[in-house]
Amino acid sequence: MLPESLRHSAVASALVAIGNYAQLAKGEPLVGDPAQDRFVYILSGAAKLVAPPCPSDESSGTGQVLAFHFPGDMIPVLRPRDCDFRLIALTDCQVVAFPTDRFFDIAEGDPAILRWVLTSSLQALHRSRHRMMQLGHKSARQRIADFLVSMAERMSDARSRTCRIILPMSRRDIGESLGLTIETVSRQFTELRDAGLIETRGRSHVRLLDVPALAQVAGQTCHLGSVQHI
Amino acid sequence: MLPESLRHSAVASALVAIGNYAQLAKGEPLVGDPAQDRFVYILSGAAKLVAPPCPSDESSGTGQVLAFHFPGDMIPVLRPRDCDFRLIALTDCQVVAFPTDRFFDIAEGDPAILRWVLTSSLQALHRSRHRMMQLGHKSARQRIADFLVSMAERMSDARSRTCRIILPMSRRDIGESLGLTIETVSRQFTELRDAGLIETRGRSHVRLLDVPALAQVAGQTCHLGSVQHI
DNA sequence: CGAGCTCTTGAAGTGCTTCAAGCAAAGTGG
DNA sequence: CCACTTTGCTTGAAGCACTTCAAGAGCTCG
Repeated sequence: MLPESLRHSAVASALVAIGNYAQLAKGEPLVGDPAQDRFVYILSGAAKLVAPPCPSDESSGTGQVLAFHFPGDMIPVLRPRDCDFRLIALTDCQVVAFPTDRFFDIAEGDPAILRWVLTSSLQALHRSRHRMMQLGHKSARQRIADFLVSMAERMSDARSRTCRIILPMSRRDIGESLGLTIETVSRQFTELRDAGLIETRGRSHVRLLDVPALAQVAGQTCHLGSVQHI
Repeated sequence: MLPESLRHSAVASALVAIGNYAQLAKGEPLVGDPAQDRFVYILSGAAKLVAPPCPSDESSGTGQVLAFHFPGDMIPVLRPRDCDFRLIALTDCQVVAFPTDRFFDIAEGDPAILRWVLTSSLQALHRSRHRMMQLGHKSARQRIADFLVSMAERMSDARSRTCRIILPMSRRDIGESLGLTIETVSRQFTELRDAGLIETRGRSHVRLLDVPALAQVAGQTCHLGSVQHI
């Protein structure tokens, strides 16, 4: 039985009805189904999607982080054929997983769901492209600034000048998602702090003191806006 | 009326029926519809999806290249308001464009199409993530090798040890898609040629002499030069 | 053939990585 | 409750890959 708190939307409950509910402890990976592509819907918590560390490498990291995910995200996870992308919990989290095939069978009768899934897949693609742009053309400073701004957009609904976020991921995760080393990430955090753009408390509390300025540092090209309807 | 050659699949003809057929000359951008998100289906030719160049910088380039596209590809293109990604023809090409809304209206009665579109969107996402992995963690050599292998996979159906491809894009396009300068791209090409892995004729003819070896170069991470002392 | 590209090659510069040490916070056991 | 260990973060110094700047060679097309 699902906790009552999970029933936060019609979509969520519909998905829960056709998928397999699972709970993940912090650090625990979602076991992959080699036979089928799946969707994973996040009900609560936070997770990272990682590519496997290259066989020769593995310098104490989990591998490249492709994306961070939060409640309400629908994540397409392809079966491990070419590339074994795994979903790993950053905090305790609750998810619903279901094979794409089964999803189609059930969703065919429900256009709204189908449409929603396609929309969120396109959003994931959009975010992926945005991230790609960063990795291709941006400096460490810009990547960190963009990371902070986009985290603020996703975790705090406030659109004010300043905001406070609690990062569920480690410096290593951040670095691996941005293509930087943890040392560089750390240096950029301190430089942004020295510049008066952020404050940090402990390792995970970050306060953005001037979101527009951070966005400008990030490069402000092709800004990822709020959720748009397709 | 459409050329006969376009009717190469059931999907293609179904899409053509609900979309707007257009022809693009080499170098020509697909004009964006500011009002609606669209899908673009490529019937023939080749195209690149580019992000706008950063206002501040950009030295004579078109901007970051997010993906290359070939016949059979379905490309989600969001409306310019949110993000101005543009599709630019690399060669003369034939495309079908249609608004997502209209697509949904028609596709709801045709589960096969809907499913196909979702599948190809997921494929695009997968490729995007793969590219992201490259940009994040790979050296110039690895990126070029991977680029060549993946081009070979998409352009030549042969799965043999050697194959010949004709690149429709410039060195600049390649560089901008991989996050490298044209000089670096050029240098990597010559180094791969010196290593006996490829042959080049003119600017666009490339012959891969050992695809598995190239794939290995592309895959083995770890900055090659790093030698530990003692 | 020569104009105007694109591509190639070279040399100097820079930003990120690597290596290495020190510090802080969280967990353990006496 | 306090040493001790562990884990993750910070800071510093040196190295190297890629970039930038600057020519020169090679296509391509009028």
